[in-house]
Amino acid sequence: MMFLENDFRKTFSRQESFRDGKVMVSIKDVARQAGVAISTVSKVLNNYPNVSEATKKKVNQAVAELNFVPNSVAAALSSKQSGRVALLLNMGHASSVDEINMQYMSGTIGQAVELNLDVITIFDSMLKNKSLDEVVRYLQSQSITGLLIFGMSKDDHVLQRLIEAQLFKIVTVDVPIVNDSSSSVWIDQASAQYDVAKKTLVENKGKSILYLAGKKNGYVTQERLKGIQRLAEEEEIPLLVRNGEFSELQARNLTFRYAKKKDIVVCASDLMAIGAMRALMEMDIFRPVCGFDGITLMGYAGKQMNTVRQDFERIASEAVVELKRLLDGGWGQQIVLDYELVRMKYEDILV
Amino acid sequence: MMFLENDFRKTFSRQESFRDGKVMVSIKDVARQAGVAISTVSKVLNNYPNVSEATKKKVNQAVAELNFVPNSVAAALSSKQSGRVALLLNMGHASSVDEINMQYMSGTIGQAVELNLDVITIFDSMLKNKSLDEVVRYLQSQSITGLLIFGMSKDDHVLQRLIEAQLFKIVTVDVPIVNDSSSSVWIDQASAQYDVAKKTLVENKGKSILYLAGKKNGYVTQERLKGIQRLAEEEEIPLLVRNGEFSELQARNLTFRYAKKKDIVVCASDLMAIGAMRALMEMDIFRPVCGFDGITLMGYAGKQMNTVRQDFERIASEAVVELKRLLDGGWGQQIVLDYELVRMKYEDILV
DNA sequence: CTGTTAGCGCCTTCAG
DNA sequence: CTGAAGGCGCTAACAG
Repeated sequence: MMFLENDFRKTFSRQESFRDGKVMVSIKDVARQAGVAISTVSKVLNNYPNVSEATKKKVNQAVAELNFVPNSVAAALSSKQSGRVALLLNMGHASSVDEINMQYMSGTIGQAVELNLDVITIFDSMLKNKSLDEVVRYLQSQSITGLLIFGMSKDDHVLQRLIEAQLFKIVTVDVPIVNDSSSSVWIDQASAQYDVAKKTLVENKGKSILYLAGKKNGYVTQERLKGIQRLAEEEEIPLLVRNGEFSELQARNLTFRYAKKKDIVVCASDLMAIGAMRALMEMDIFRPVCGFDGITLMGYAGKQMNTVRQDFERIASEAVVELKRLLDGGWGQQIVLDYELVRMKYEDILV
Repeated sequence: MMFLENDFRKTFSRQESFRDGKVMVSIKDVARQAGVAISTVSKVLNNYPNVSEATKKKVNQAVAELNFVPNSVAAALSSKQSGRVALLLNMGHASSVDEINMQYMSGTIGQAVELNLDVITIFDSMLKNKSLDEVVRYLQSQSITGLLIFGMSKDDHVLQRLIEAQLFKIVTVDVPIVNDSSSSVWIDQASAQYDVAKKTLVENKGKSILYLAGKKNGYVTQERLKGIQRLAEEEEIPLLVRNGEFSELQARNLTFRYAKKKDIVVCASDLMAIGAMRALMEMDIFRPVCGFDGITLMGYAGKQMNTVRQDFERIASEAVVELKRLLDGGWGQQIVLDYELVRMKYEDILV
């Protein structure tokens, strides 16, 4: 193998790097160039009210000429409220979770760049067996003032208390907790579950339902359950509920066990739907199955299925916008986004 | 729906938050508590040589008593070398890419926590149509001194020059560029491709190969190609190479077009292998297919396939360790990790 | 409306 | 081996 060699220092030489030769332009340079005080520059940079258009222009011009980019680390240190935000991800082992988390991340970071927020990504594993105090100190040591929490469960007592403590501005996704400094964004889980199940039921003229629910202590699990229960009541048909824990394997096993006597299988997640569908195929019986989430993997299930598509990227993006609002002094609120019923097949996911 | 209400301020009340009541303990507090100077505390914190065991003990005890956690933002600001590191991810649209990227992230962040590095995640999209200067300034504005680059392509000229400029310590993965301040980690792509293809060939007594290559300008593409070429030469069998661009759809189409006349189909990625396999199933002919990467999706392909499993998490983790070494003054080097041949089927991926 | 003056929390010479 | 002093780049009262 041949590898590139090491002598390419054309554009920047080691010598003129910012470490030794001081290439980095600071607010001070801008001030000098514009002929104003440092604080004045800071004011126009941060859109403070009392600055004349004239000096604003001077400063902006200097900024442009010097290609000045403010050092967010310094800002964070001095202001105690400069937008440093932590993105807290709930990792799982399933690759389907990766897809969702990745969309959350991408939505978050994209919007964060727009709003000039710095994002630190944190995995739930890093917080495991840490006390509330430790978590708080960790966050503080990073000068973090805002938090985005995706997919926390009811067992996360530390996070629970973190939200209640209101030490940070927090936006949760899929967790309906709201207080003065915490907002929450999610979709209407109950009616989404109702809708997709009803569609599947009607299309297939089903008369009974096997429902594979999600994690026992998930916030969404409960809501989705309400949705399916309402459907069963309204249609006056029997409903068998079993706990699938969002696991493909458990859904598979439950399907082997209970699907035969039911007309349709409604799953609280796509992954479970896939597990159920494959089990049905192995049993060589047909039952309509529907899922929840709208992940790509659905295209590989072998059969078309109805599901609820959530725009995770948009959800994340909205969450960031909301967090920014909180950081700017707004109060917590509940935000409900919409969803979409889709039917996924292999052809749809090929790019 | 019922939502939690907002009056849970037991542990921390708004009043004693670090913003108003100053809960945050600083190095100054530690110094006072230990009865030494601030600078001394700093020295023991950063493992400086000349500190007596006695004062070291005093300081560490004070740290423990006060639950002091150093503020990394302040450290970054003042030291210009405190480990703030950017993780640069190459996003794609395929969910299979998500799985890999997620593992990279998790490996990176996990190891970064161990080594006390702060990680900022950056998507390639954020750097699109930014000049080298702009990228450099952006990085500097974040006080970033080290960079982890995953899956860059030969077309990324800006990144290329960024590495050559040696302004930052950089570790690339799957990109064999090394210089004084840049290392690279990867697996031996050529022999991995050779191995998995040979295994598949031998198992099936094949006499000709259709090879679906990766992205034209990927660094790995070339290497893997070498591997398959060596195999064809050694075995003295015909080899047809086509460019699949790592795309499932293209692999599918190429398979429809060329597979019939070849004995086995070797793909430069799992995603292409899946596309090829499904195409074969639709054509209703059988050809052994092998892939590359070892992603979960392989379990959903419908048929078992050989593939090369890379431990992405470990790769990322090693990359971080190497970056830390560079940041500590080490010189760039090439690191080669091992891989594993596996055969993936649905049962394997069920958890 | 603009400039002066203190820090933010930590690191890093440089004396002692 | 330890401490004093001067920043890092920026923000935030406070005067002027």
